[in-house]
Amino acid sequence: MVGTLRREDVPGTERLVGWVHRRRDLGGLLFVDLRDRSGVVQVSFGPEWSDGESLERARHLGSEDVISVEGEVVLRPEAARNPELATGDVELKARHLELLNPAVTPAIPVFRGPSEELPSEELRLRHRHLDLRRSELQGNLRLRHRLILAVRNYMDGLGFLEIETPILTKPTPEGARDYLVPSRVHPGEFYALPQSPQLYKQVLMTAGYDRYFQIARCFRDEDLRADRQPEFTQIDVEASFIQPDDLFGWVEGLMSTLAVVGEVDAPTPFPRMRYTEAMDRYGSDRPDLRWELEISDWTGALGTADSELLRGAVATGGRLRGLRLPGGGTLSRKEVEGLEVVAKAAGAPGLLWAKRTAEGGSGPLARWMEPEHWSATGAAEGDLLVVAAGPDRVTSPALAAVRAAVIRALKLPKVRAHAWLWVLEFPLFLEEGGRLFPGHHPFVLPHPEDVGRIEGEPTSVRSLAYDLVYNGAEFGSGSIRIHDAGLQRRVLRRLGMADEDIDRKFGFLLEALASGAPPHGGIALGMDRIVKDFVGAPSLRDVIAFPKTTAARALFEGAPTPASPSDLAELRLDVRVGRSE
RNA sequence: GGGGCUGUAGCUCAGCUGGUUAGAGUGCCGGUCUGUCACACCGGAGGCCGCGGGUUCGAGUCCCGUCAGCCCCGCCA
Repeated sequence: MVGTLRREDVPGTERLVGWVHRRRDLGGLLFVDLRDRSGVVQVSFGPEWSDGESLERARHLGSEDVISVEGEVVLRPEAARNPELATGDVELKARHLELLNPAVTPAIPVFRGPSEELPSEELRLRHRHLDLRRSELQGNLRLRHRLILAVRNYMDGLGFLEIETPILTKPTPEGARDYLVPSRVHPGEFYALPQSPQLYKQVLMTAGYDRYFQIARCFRDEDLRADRQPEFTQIDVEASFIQPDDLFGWVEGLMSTLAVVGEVDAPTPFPRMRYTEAMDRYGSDRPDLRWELEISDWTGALGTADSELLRGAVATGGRLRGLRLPGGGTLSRKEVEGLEVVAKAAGAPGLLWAKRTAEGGSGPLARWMEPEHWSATGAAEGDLLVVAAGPDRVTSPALAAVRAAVIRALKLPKVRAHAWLWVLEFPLFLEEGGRLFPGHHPFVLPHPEDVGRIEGEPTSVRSLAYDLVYNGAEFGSGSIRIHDAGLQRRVLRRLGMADEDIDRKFGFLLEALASGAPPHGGIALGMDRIVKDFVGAPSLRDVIAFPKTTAARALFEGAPTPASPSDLAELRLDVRVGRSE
């Protein structure tokens, strides 16, 4: 291939095919950079070694023309070598050129010079065939391929079977919105695309396939983010007769295998932290431990301050928590107020702050700060304190957002480049508006010590659910599952479902559990995010060949589109648009 | 559903407190050039200023709406 030519190939005759990357016409001499997915090599044309017709054709080559050139591989003159190019010592002296397929002038350039901006995201997606020709994206997709291959080899080595599960499946009763697919055979009835193979893999466990995995496509009809696509790929894993430690060992082994491929560090075992501790120290269930900065609890330290706001927050059951930022005094008032904006955007009513200065202190909080308050927080001269007052459910997200912002603003040094973490014991239930929701999903096994509190104190029940976190991103989420039909029913009832609903929606699962389901558990790892973070891409769109926009459109092929009247008639569907109900 | 940013030549962008003929780089077309590699140099073509409405003597610029892309909140069991 063109990118693999080296001085060892001199002398030799080659016929190379590829795309015209760039052309430099010096008059008598003419150079073409020929590109394929292996790289670029320089092809030279000149009257002494190129036939006349080929030379004339070469003069009119345009970017992205597909050509075939045949000639001698030669060492370039000493002064004309290009150390920036892997093939820079050699070139192909073209005897003959064939134009295999001329290309129209590309709508977006494939070649990009140093310091040239990428075309807009919209155009890159619209002309995806051109964008995908760039070496960055080709490199990303090549790494993705190698990671998937490594997953399959590793899981196979542990005795896991890859088993495919349906894409046309049953709507999920809770959770994300489903993509629905109408049934022609059963008018008015719909399949759903799977949000994950969750129930199928549990059924596979009951069927005795005690080690299952799948590179599984999943679909969720929810609004998108840079790290969320409506269809995405999970490494789905489930195994029987296991404890969390078994799974952690396998996943740590898998991740260090992938890390070698992706050239990142993944020293095992990964540290572990309980959910409550993560929320307490970092305000997040997926803390980014590349930085050490932690949240402090100053309820005792500042609760005595003569401030109505502070005392009020404590009196109503809240806490005073904040961050001590050594050297944060260098931030301007405007920058600190920017942190307050961040806190408000994350849902906090406000953010108090004080700088400790030689004269005492400055900032809205400073007037309440007596010497004992300063010392109780450990603030030294030049430090900045930011404090959020209120219930943890409000202050945690705010302080997590402020922590991230302040790390950026102060350019705090990383203490490690790759931070892996298991977060354990997620709550089984979350409460919102007086209603209970599953913390993870309704099939998670309650912590054995907490089962007795399911009815009485549901929000205090821990679960055997765990997340794998890398650099503050959720890489995977899993749990030990309920294998007892009675306990499963108990949990579903506690979530507010009536028995007939349970039987209708989950009857097949309960029946399977009751028919000899082994204890089992598993995890689902986000393949796209793994690739994204390993290559350092800013968006999932850079590691998916044909991604959707934030509005879930496919710009290249133009999906979705209205269905034709005949299709709708066959499906017996009526469409009403432009009417909001 | 909400908030923010962006939309000007094929592409990347500039365009001031509203002012008369909308610019640059690159790409494209033509020309010169035998060692270039973001080749260089000379010349040329290329514009629904996203779309619709409004304010104004006058709108790329201000206002309202709308569409598209991106980022965030909600949402994502």
